[in-house]
Order: sequence, then C-alpha cells, then structure tokens
Amino acid sequence: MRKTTMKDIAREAKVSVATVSYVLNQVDNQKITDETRCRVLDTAKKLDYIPSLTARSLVRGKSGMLALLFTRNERDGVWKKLYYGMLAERMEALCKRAGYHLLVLGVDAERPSPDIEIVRQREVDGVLLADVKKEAFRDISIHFSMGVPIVLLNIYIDDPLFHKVVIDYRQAFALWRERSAGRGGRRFLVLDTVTNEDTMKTILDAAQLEPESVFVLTAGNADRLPDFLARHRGGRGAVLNEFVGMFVANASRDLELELTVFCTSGCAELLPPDVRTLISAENRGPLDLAFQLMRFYIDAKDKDDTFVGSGDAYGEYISIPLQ
Amino acid sequence: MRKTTMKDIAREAKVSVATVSYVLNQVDNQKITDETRCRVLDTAKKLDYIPSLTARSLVRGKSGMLALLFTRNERDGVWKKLYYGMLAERMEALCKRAGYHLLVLGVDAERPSPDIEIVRQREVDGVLLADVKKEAFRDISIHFSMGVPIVLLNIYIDDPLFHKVVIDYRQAFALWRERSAGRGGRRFLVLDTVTNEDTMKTILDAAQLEPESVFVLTAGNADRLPDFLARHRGGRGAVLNEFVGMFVANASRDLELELTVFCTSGCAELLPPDVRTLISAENRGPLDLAFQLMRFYIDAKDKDDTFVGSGDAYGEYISIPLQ
DNA sequence: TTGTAGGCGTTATCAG
DNA sequence: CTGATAACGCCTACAA
Repeated sequence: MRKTTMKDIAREAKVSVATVSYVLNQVDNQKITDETRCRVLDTAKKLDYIPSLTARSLVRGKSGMLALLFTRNERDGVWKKLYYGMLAERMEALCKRAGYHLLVLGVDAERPSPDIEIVRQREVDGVLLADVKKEAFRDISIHFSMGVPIVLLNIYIDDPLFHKVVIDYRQAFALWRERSAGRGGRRFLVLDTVTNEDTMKTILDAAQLEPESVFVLTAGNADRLPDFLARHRGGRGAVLNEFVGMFVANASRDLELELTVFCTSGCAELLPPDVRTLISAENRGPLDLAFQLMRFYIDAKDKDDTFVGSGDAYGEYISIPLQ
Repeated sequence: MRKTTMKDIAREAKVSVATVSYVLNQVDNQKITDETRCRVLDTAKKLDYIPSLTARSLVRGKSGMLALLFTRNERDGVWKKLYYGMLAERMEALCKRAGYHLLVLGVDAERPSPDIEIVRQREVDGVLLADVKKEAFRDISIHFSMGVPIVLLNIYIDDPLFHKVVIDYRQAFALWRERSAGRGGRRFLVLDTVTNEDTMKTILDAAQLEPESVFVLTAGNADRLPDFLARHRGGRGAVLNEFVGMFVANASRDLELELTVFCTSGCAELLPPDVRTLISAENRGPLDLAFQLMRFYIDAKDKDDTFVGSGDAYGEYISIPLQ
C-alpha cells in the first residue's frame, strides 16, 4: 500500500486536490465551507495522510532546512568534537523553535567543495558555518555569493562578503588580565585547535603571550599537557571554551593555578566552582546571535529578492564581549 | 538568473534531457558516445549545474538522509546534551562515509508525535533513536511499523517490533564489581538522566545498589553532587558515560575514590589517567553497531520490499559487552 | 545511440 | 466557494 497523497484524499472526499491543499494548508484567501473542510480533514486523518515535505520543497524552491557546517580536521581532538556536537544540539533547539529542520554537515578540510555543494543541492535555506579553513572560502563564496544566507560563527576573515559573529578576544583577554592582575604567577593559555588561520592569529595576538606559554590541544598531544601545566605551577591560565576548561581543570590538580575559562558554548555549569569564568552577556553566545542574524537575512531574502548579494550590510563583524 | 537545470544543459549541448540525465548519473545500461558525454559534462560545468536532491528525492521516493532522534527533557543537564551532541558529531562522520546526509531531530518529551512525523514527511531513509520515553513508542510504532528502518540506541524496551543495540549493563556492572573487588569502601553510582523508564530500571537492577548510593545528575542538582561524593569518601564509584565521568572526576578531588567510568561514547581520552575505564571491544560502541545495523536493513529493504515489516529478525537485543 | 513523454506530490493561477 | 491544470526538476520506460 502506497503512501496516501492529496489525490487519494480528494478522491475519497469527493473534492479536488486543490481544495484538499487549501484545507490542509489553511490558505486564508480561499473560502471553504466548514462542511467540506471537515470532510477533508476527516478523510485525511482516516487515511493517515502524511504531507511530503520533499514535494513541497520542490515547488517552493526551498527546503525548510538549515545547515550547520564545520570542518573535520585530522588534528582535532575530542574537545573540538564536543564543541561541534554542542553546537549541533543547541542549534537544533533553535531550529525547532523557528520551525526549521537541521542538517549537520562535516566538511572535509582538504576537499571542502563537494561537501559545501550539498547546501545548494538540498536547497538549504540558511547556513551557520563554524571554523573553516581560509582557502575554503574561495569555494564557499562561489556557492554563496548570491543565494543562501550564511553566517560565520567565530571566524575572523577579511572578506566583506560574509556576515560574521565573533568573540571579541581582544576585549576578553584584556578583561582577563585586569581581573587576574592582583595575583602573581606566569600567564598561559590553553586552547583547542582552530582550523581557520586568521582566527588563530587573532586569538594569539589578543592573548599577548610568548609561544611557549600557549598550548594548543590536538588529537595527539594531550599527554604533554600535564608537563606544560606543571611548568606554570602557581600561574594564571586562560582557557578557551568549557570543554577544554573541564579537561584542564582535571589535569591541574594541586598545581595552584588560577584558571579563567572563556565560556563560548553556554556550558559554564560544567566547570568546577574554583575556576573563574568569562561569559557573554545574558548568556547569549555567538550561536544565538548568529542564528538570529541568519534568520534576519532569510526573512529579508524572502521579502525582497534584490536585497541579498547587493553587499549592503555585509562585511561587518558582530563582536560579542565577555564579562 | 535561475538555477541551471538539466533542461538548460540539454538546450545548450543540443541533446535531450534524458541524455543529460544518463550522462550525469552515469547510467550504465545506456550507451552514450564519448563525444556527447564530454559535451554534456562540459556544458554542465560551464553552466555551474547543481543537481536538485529535492527533485531526485521526489521521484526516487527517498531522500538520502538519515535521522538522529533524541528526546529533549526539561530535567536533562548539560551532560545529556554533550552525549547527544557527540552522537550527532560521530553519526555525521558515519553518514558521510556511507553517502548520506544527517538530519538531527530533538523530540519533545511531552508531545513526541509531531516531531516523529517529520521522519516520514522528509522521507528519511533510516533512523537512529536515542533514549525515548516508553509512552512515545506507541506513536513511534504507528509511524514505523512498516517502512523506515529504525534502530534503538541503548534503549531497553519490551517491544519486538524494533531493532535494539544496547550496553550489556549486567555484564558491565559485574565486571566492575570483579575488578574493584580487592579494595574496600562503599560502592556508588553516578549517572545521567535516562528518559526511558525501562532502561533506567535495567541499569539500576544491574547496579545492585541501594537507592541512597545512586546519584542521578539532572539539570538542577549538580550542586548536591559534592555532598554525595563526600559521603562516599574512599569508596568505589561507577560512572555512566565519559561526560559525567569528567564531571565527577573534577568534583571528587581529594576524596580518594576509585572511579570506574563506563565509556559508551568513545571518548575515554577525556578522562584523567587515574580513573578506570570500561570500554567496548575495538572501541566499536553502540553507535557504530546501530548504524551498521540500520544500513543493513536499509539495504535489505531496497532489495526486497516484502522483507521489512514481516517481523523476521525483529525483537532481538544486540548487547555490547564492556571490557 | 538518443529523444519523447508520463509521473513523483504539491502549490498556485485561473477559470467557473 | 471549488475545480482543472500547469509548473517545480528529475528519472525512466518505451519509441525511434
């Protein structure tokens, strides 16, 4: 037995498919008798009708799906995956509230193009992009220059074509230095891998630390972290994101460190009470703002086709301060 | 300027749409001249042709997407979200290798039906289901009784209709007791919220512990964990999953606990070296097996329509031992 | 070897 | 108020 379609309902309820469509979609500019409406609704229920979002997408030219894109990198450790996973989980919640479905797409660091194409193949309505290689942007701009609204999440890149929401690292590190000024001890920084080169550079510039005081957690070097931390015994450490923070906290027992974790994923609860935290205002992190921005551009595009791609509001960074 | 379609290519390359389709899909039962093939391929590239997976889905009757479903519960703490997120991240990797795209779907604990319907609306090809309420299964079986292959991930339920991959908790807890037999101290258990009642019961039965020695981490009670742990100073603790494990490790400094974490998400690296771990063989956890199983049933269904729904191989638990 | 045409399930534009 | 009917982009017998 095939899936029941509108045609089936129409036949059963003695009306036309058009009428069925009107009733089921509650089209308001069409007047339908209560009697027929009920008949349609009833037979729809009786036949266990399931609308086909595929067919709808085809005719509407958009899918009702949003995509989360992130780079899959060999060097990335578990912490990065936790970060992406959390992003997905939270984005799904946002999607649900907004009436969208979420497509999660890992992009191959070496060959980004085919993965990125999927966005257009599936007619995704909007994209959030997290941590992508600089070189990939050539491919990306080809795909997105006109068309799908796309917002970059915590990526610093000199391309006015994209909307960007970023952590204000300069401000955050300054605040960290200020807050931990009263105490002695060497300063250091522990962070996750960052695929995007410019973003990494921005972070390191803002940190104002010697290279030997910076530890980048990769898939393979976690065993060297304890040594690094021991060398900074009694020091003041900044840690980028909650997941790395949790790990560092665990690895730094009895080292009398003053840890400050930059909470960018809204999971400050994960951290033990003795570490300090820097959090975005009202706990509205980059994801929330990026999502909101994306929706804004989707709506704008729906209203006015000439809007997107004209370069109007592009190119601005939206910087999120931590406090 | 509209999206380029096959028709555009056909016109430009002076062939019919059928030929274009044959070439682009590499249909082998059709013989195409190398000359025309090249011409088609070239013009496709020139016109920047993007195939519409939407249209393809419509005609094929399936979408090329797999779904990860999980319940969103008010009581769930961050650890649960980490778990789901990790699931999503890893499942995406599996999907990519298998040539699928991943749809992530959070299900409202109170009103599961509408969320579950999406699977059919989008013509998803297969589903992995993680931790769903018992009552939801009535709705679920309506949707899935015939049709989409679905595998339950770590859910104990007395319904022979579903394929299930579960952790063998009885075995795991027995192993834990055996491994930690040499040491004194009270035993306890810390675990995440588990939405599915029968699963929770199975776990607690296998643990063989008094209620007061079990701590279920919810969104609101993390602050009471230190007290709980302190009451078990010097004891032997089992912890369910790496994320909770990390948190407990952090919260139990100087309490001289012997912690054993049941690693079900393949993230044992997250844990400090002084905690013990129980891991699935070859690090093939529930997710990997469930995914494999799902693919098997998808293939079976593709080959033979009468296969699925006949109840043949349904109802069996696939139990994963830890070691 | 290539072309024609019907259909996949919906939506939307016209007529009635 | 309701009904035909033409798209949407692609696939695939069946013809030529």
